[in-house]
Formats: sequence, C-alpha cells, structure tokens
Amino acid sequence: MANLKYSRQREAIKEFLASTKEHPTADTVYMHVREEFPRISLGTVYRNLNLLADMGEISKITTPDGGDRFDGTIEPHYHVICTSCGKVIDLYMEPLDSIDKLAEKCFDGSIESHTAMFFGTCGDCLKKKTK
Amino acid sequence: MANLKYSRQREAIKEFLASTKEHPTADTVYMHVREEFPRISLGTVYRNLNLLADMGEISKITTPDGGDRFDGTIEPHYHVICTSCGKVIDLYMEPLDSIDKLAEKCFDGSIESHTAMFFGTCGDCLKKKTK
DNA sequence: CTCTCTGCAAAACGTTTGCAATACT
DNA sequence: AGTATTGCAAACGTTTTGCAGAGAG
Repeated sequence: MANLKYSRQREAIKEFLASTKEHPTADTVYMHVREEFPRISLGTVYRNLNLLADMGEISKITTPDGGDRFDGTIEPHYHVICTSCGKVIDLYMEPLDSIDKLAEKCFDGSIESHTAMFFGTCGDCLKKKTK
Repeated sequence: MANLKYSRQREAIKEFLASTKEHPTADTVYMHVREEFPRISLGTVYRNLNLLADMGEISKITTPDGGDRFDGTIEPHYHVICTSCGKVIDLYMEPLDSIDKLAEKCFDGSIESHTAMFFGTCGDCLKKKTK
C-alpha cells in the first residue's frame, strides 16, 4: 500500500471530485477528467477511484439503481436519494453512532460501522409538485 | 398491476425465498428453483424477483459488493454484512423511524424512508479468530 | 534501473429485453 | 380466445483485467 507513485491522472480525478458537490458516476468523472487528459481511459478512472476509496481519500456510494457514485469528501455524512429526480444529496446530520450500539445488542457478533441512506423528495421537486 | 396470472415458477421462487434465512442472489435462487423446474431460465427468475419486489411481497437488498440479494420477508428489519465471510445476516431491531425525523430537520425536502446496513464480524467468524 | 501507472481492448459480471411458443383464466 | 408468462439468446451497462509501453522514483 506504500508503493504508491504520483500520477497526474489520479490527482486530476481527486481534484475534480473535490470541486463538485454532485456525486458523479465513474463515467461522469471520466467525461470531465478527459477535458484535461483527452487520452485517459475509463479503466484508469476506475482503477484510481477504487484506489482512492481503498485509501480512504474519497468515498464510494452504493445506490439501489445501479452505478456506484463517488464523493470527494470522507467527512461522515449521509445521503438522500430524491425519488422524483434521482439526485443524490448530501445530508449533514450528527453521525448515528448510537445505532451501532443498538444493533450490537441484537446481533451475535460485533458491529463496526453502518451506512444509511434516505429516500424522499428534494426541495426543488417539492416546489414543482406544488405548482 | 391487476393483470396478474398465476405461474408455478413464480410460486416456486416465492416458496424458496420463504424457506431460507439466507439472502440469496438471483443466481442462487435460479440454481435452487431449477431442481424443480429444470428448464426455467435466469431471465424468468429475474423477472419474477423484480415483480415480487415491486408488489412488495419480497425485498431486494442492495449490497456494496455487487449482486443484489433477495429476502423472502418484508417485515421491517436491518441487515449486517460480515466483513470476514461476506454473509448477509438479519438483524431484528426496533425500526429506526426516528432517524427519518432527525434527517428531515437537516434536509431541504421531505424524507419518506431510509435503509441502513451494518458491517461487522459475525459470531461464527469471531469464534474462528479466537482460536 | 525498477516498479507503478497508463491506454487500449477484451472480457467478466449482473441484469434486462425481444421474440415466438406456452400456460393460465 | 385472449393475454400474461415462459425459455432462449442476444444485448446491455458497468466494472475489471491482461498486456505492452510510458512515467515516476
């Protein structure tokens, strides 16, 4: 894990993720980074996204509707998926660490972490519905 | 949605799911149902799993390590994925409805539901580690 | 010089779909 | 008879991988 060499492509991927609040798919990252590196390949994008996620520098979000999404921040937070427009939205609320303890009581084993994801209608879509 | 005809294959799929506490992938369901219906196709298994999930008769579990899993019960409960053996284990704890309200306070929109999934080491794997 | 990283293309993987035949009502 | 469902095979979208060459240390 320490045998890591610098790569401009990886840096660009990281920078792009840091610059957006969206939660791009690997393909979207590819499209954008390609503006700076026209010859970059999708394979390289995937390799670096996985590498960065494994190193804990970015996070990988598994969604129920196929196609993982990536998030430039590893600050603990949750996500809401808008059931109307499909957007993935950051939800900064206090980490629900307590539910791990709750879960542990009901589980034959030991809980290390959790993920949670919310479904609902985002502000923009709510407005459109009211019209 | 009301134009639904009985099918022995669908019934067998439902029965198999009801008979197991595991959380089989579509392929595992296919393997088992094939014992009774040797000519059933994977496409049919997928079509029925999705149909049953849409009707709310079974549930579909999205996991981070590719390959959805299916659960014969729709009773609200959570799941733990063992980081050691990969098993998906039922976790019956009081539904965390309160976290929806918590989330709503931090969200510009309205929350309808949530999913949560835990990661940890199951009892069996803990024992093996102790040895 | 060595070892990692890249681009490319092919393959793997899980899932969906079009079609003609079959089963249900 | 009419229509939902099936088996089959092909297609799909996403992700991974093998390889030879380029780039970093």
